Amino acid sequence: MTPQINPNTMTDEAKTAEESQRVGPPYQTAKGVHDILPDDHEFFTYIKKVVRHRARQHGFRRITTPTFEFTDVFNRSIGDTTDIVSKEMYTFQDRKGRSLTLKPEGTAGVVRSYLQHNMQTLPQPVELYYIEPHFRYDRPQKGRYRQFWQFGLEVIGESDSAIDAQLIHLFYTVLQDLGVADQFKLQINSIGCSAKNCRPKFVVDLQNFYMGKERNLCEECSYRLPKNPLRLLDCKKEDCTILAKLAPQMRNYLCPECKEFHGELLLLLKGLGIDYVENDKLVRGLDYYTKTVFEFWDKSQGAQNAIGGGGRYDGLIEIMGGLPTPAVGFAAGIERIIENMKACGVKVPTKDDIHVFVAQLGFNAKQKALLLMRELREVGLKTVGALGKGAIKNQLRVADRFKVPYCVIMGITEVRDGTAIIRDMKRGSQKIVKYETVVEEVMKLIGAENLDTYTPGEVLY
RNA sequence: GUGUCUAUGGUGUAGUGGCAGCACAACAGGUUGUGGUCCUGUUAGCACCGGUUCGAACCCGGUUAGACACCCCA
Repeated sequence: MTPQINPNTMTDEAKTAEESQRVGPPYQTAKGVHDILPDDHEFFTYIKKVVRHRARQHGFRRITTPTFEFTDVFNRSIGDTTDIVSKEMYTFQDRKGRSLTLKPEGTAGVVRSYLQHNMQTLPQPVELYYIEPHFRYDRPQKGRYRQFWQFGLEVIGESDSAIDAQLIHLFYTVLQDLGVADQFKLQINSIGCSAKNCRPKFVVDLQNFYMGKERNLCEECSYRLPKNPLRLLDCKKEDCTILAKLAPQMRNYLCPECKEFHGELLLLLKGLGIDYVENDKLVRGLDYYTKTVFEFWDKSQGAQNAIGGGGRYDGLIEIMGGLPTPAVGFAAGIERIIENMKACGVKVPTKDDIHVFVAQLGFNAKQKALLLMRELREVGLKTVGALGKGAIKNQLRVADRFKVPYCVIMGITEVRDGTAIIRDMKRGSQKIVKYETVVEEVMKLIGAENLDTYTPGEVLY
């Protein structure tokens, strides 16, 4: 029992000493990060469960890459002119001066792992999923945090458009399972491939188009122009938008292969019954994408927050030092999904509810209660007792707080008689049963299907 | 990185220059071994620093923190 200081019996000296030290909460979370409290964990647990279930159905296996990697892993893959790399990474040096970075997204680490562990020797494609926290130094706002959870799926080693379609459908299915699919609309685009007459030609023409017009661009865009001209297309500044409308369109530059690929993908999506909006302006802020890019956008907020997105990255494995290997993947923001679930009033099932409370009176009863509670838990009944509380009254008050349907009460009389009281908390009725039959009786009341059991060896989520 | 707004017990709030209130929560009681409802009590607050004023939670300046939006993304 932890010693509790009763404020009423505290001396004046103690009080003032304590007060003089108390200047608000001693510590609080750093900017942009937050505790996941038990109520929110019910959402997290549920989402993870759905993701695992759907991923397994499709043959994906889980991977966890480290929380930090050598900074180059991200610089090389994401691209050093991107917003993420140029201003949003948590980069630090370790004690030997190596540059390390907290992962701002999941794909780079997975690709690094694929290469490091020679996964090209596995049957292709390799299908991996992750559920991990990520980190970006960004100004926090609604649905945007400096540490945020993403689940993501990656398919490495297959170039068929049907893979893209299946992956998008999988994402959509997860959103359906979570009851929020209707909230989102798929935005999709193709940004071409690295073939000479495809994106490279487009990029050159785009730069030529902007040549001499730099003065009309915003500061950021004129800086981006030489290295990352694609981004100019979705700049929201008024002057940039006007120019972007007149600029060459990627769709006119797609090589025959990309054009066919994208056409197939749209057809397959239609076949799967997934609504989409073709969006020329969708470029995405990571350099490694090729061909397919997509995002799921919140319908209610117009062009606001994306709940998830991804695309094909056929060039990335080579950039990271592997053989040319096609791949496609996506990631989704768990906090943002939860926000939507709450807004839609989605209730998640919880397993935290307690079945039975054991109240006791007297040392002998307490001793017996410990044994009984062990037995109750062994058969899968979620059981709590207020072992530290003295009066029966207080114990039942605690029981009420847990909203338990049944209480087992044992006092001196019951221990002497070898009995126990089972109280129905809702009806306020109770009966005396033989101690040996308590577990059986409570099980009957709760129902076998509600027991929380675990057999060693059984696969749990 | 830019902008807007906000800051009163643990939570939600009232208080427009004159004693900081209420509700919820928490804790303790309401006499024998029975919870919820009810009653009583207790704990606990003006984010910080400075200025104006006889007097500041309130007006002014700054700091810090937070929220929201832009940007970007999840």
